Amino acid sequence: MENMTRGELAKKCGVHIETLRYYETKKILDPPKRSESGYRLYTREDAVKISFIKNAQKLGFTLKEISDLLKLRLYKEKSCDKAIEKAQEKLVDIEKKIKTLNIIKKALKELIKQCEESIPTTDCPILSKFEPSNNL
Amino acid sequence: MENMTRGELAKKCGVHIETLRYYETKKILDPPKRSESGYRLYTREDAVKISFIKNAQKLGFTLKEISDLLKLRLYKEKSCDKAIEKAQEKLVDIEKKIKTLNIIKKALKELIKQCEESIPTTDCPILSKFEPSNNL
DNA sequence: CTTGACCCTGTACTCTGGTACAGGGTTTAT
DNA sequence: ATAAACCCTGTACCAGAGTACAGGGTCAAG
Repeated sequence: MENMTRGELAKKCGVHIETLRYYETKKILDPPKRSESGYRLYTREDAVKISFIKNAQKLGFTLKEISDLLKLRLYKEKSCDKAIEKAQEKLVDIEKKIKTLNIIKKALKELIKQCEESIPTTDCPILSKFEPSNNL
Repeated sequence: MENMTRGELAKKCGVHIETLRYYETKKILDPPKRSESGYRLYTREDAVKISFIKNAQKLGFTLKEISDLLKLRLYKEKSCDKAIEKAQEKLVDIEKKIKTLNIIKKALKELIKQCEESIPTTDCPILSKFEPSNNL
């Protein structure tokens, strides 16, 4: 399975063909060697990288961060500390997002409850919640 | 505070000047009346709308959704049912996001833990976690 | 009356993660 | 030998939420 074409690699990894070229322009994948006619020839290592990318994306890493992680892969011996660091940063990040979303969730629930309890003639609490509280 | 210019409204509401023009093109704000020289003249009502937009954004609504909510504001009597509906949709949405993020969080924590416990000579579990499990 | 601060328009650019398409060249199967 | 199926490049486009900038017009203070 060495020397796959772009289409073959894309199919194998379940990504769009153009995504491979996109990753190349974004320096996430190294430019592969080419056939005489100029066709890209990908290796098993490229398939590994794409799998890596997809797995990391599932864990909430951006392509930029994944690009950094891929560079770490080259320095296996000393890379664990840095990888932990990145993972911890991402963890903080995700916890922050969860916290914000929980606040939003609570506010929405409260609003819906108020709205359901409101007397029909009253203004909709959801809409009035969004109105400014301070005098504009 | 009627007849504010674009800059005045932007400053008052804490948004970028160009954002006001952007909202106009996106039909989120109605085109304001103009001075003789063509300057946009905003009213207190516009300031209220922007506050509304910002509050709704904080609750996780997109501009498209906010645009719909703003239209609801015009039909105060019958709008509460629709507003509840929108809020409930958004609630489901946000709960889904929280669930996903919690899965990611758990996975990251697990990874970090494994990494800290690993023998220095072993490959970094974080990086190897991202490697494909199936044979590629 | 001139200078600086504001406003106008149109258009392009940002970021993120891709996707689509036109106009060619190549390879493969029949 | 020829058509389908693939590949190449450059470029443009998508969503979403804006931001920036050029080349003008206007307004207010000194």
